[in-house]
Amino acid sequence: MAYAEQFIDKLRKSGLRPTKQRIKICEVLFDTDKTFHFTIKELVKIIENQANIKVSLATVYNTIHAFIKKGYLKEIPLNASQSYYDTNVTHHHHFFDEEENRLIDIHQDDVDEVNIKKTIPGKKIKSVEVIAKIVSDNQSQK
Amino acid sequence: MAYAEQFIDKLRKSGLRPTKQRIKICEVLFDTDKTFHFTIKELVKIIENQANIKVSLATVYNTIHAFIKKGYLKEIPLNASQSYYDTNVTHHHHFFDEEENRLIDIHQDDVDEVNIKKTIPGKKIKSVEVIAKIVSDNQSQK
DNA sequence: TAATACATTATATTTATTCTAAACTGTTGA
DNA sequence: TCAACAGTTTAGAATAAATATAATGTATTA
Repeated sequence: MAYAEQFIDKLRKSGLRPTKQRIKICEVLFDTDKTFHFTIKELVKIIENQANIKVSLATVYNTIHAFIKKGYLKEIPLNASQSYYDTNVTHHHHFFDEEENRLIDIHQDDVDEVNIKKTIPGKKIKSVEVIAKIVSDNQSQK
Repeated sequence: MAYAEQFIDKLRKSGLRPTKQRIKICEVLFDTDKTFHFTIKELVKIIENQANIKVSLATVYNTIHAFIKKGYLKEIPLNASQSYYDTNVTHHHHFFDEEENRLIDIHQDDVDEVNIKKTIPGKKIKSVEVIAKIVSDNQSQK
């Protein structure tokens, strides 16, 4: 099971012991070159479909939060009833399609550097996120 | 009660009848030149402190949603346990101070136009929001 | 002013998330 | 091998924001 080494490494670096359940979560999140967006509910569904092991909600939440703290995942700043997470932790932005409830990456190169001239004394900027909401562009619609 | 005319007008244009409770909500939200941010909980608290009338949560939620639909209020796209709303509906952006749970306006002029080169077929951009998270800038902190 | 349509309210419901406490597991050291 | 311990998992309870419900109340209209 040498391919699990990277997962075990990620877990250890996040301060977590490598357990069956956590490695399974890693397999779903990190075992591919492609990055993706997900909600906790979706993640649990994927795990249930793929695995013969059961993972509780509490374990999923705990693990996700540890990965976010470590920087292996990002939370996407979006008003929604549930939180969206991103396995793409590089600096980038998002379209949010409100009609289809779908997130689409915008590569950093596709947005000019966001240059904020205002500063707050004693504070520094930790992150800058752009969310562009998109809707259908039907001519027929008003 | 001539000063209430503007509130009655806003309510009617939002498709709502002007009732005591709704006018009270308007007084809190719109009876000042200054714009501000609020959560539902904060709004209810302000109303309770100012008014001798009782307004139920359901009425507050319904009224706020009608105003958002009409464009008299904006929801601020922020991951938080509760939603934040803004009486400033002009195009602008926000700092979010995670340590103090505080929103600060960034005037449109203080951010260069966000120019997104990527497009999605059949979709048009409805809104673009920038959220810059800020934290303390202590030298003592790592 | 009567009839109607819409509002308000308290309460129940829903749903995401967090908490809890008991049972479990893996590691360490004797 | 086993006891002890620290950390894990889990089901279910708790929490809290937001929404739905249904009975009662109020504004509007003709």
